[in-house]
Amino acid sequence: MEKKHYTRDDMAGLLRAHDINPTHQRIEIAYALFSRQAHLSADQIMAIVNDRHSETSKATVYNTLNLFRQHKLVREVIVDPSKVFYDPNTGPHHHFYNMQSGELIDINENDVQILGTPTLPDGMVAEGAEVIIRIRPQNP
Amino acid sequence: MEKKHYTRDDMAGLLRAHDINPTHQRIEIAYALFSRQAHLSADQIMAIVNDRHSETSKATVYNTLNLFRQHKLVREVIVDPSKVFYDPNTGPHHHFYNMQSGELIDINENDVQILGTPTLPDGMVAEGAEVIIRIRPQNP
DNA sequence: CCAATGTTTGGACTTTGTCTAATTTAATAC
DNA sequence: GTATTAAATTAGACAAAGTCCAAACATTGG
Repeated sequence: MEKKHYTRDDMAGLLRAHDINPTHQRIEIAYALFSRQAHLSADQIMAIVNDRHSETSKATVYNTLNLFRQHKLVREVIVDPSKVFYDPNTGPHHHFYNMQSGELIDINENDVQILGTPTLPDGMVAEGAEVIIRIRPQNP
Repeated sequence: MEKKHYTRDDMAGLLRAHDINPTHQRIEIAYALFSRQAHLSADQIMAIVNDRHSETSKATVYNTLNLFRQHKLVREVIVDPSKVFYDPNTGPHHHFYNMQSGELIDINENDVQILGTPTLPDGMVAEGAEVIIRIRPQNP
């Protein structure tokens, strides 16, 4: 995964490419996620975006992240019972979850694969398959 | 998975086997989960247990489920951002998650396997690896 | 019976996320 | 440009899941 240096203009283009009207708030939120290439919670994103001046409200952060997800610009990662993480990498890959620190770490696509395609219940389609490996420090 | 007909006495034994003092509330909560062999949320468990007479408080339900988890009597399944499911089956198996209904369905251990053992970050141990396949009705 | 330890409880509290109605901003037509 | 309409943002009230705490209750051993 090459480290691209994103600008806010890049974000505008990216949003347009996903049929999203690039408003100021949306650009800032996208920039927070993509410039870091990190797994962030809504909380963290809001803190980052409003760090210097107040740029967005809580409602907009949630609205926007849901919009991004619908347009497949980001992916939700659900590993922590108390908060959702947003992942700017929508390509196929899996995650380690550090249960102690709450940190999410990518697993390279080639390092882990799902073997076997189980028959889905009737009339159902698979929306995505993911592997989560929960890890923790050896000597607690 | 054979369908055993559990009694409350069985639960007491099961709890003792896991070094848990079998109190009335704990037996009822274990019975709710094991007699149904289902994936239930804390909410649902509380509703079941208190169906006829009030048997336990909310605090006890949460305390008890956490206790069960610590003693590896049940497993947490985290797929829904808004609630945790408790699974009485602690053996190796994976899940379908019906995004529309919120229903969890077991995938037989043999139908899906994780291929490859990625190197863990330094000083870390894997606590568990699970596959989640999100599914939804074909024609929405 | 008493003390000590373990368990349960109500209720206040926290956190994440949603909802709504009002306001602001942007876009379009004229 | 100005009016009209549509889209986006906002504050703040609200909801739901889960935690916390100090008080009450139960159980056990001596």
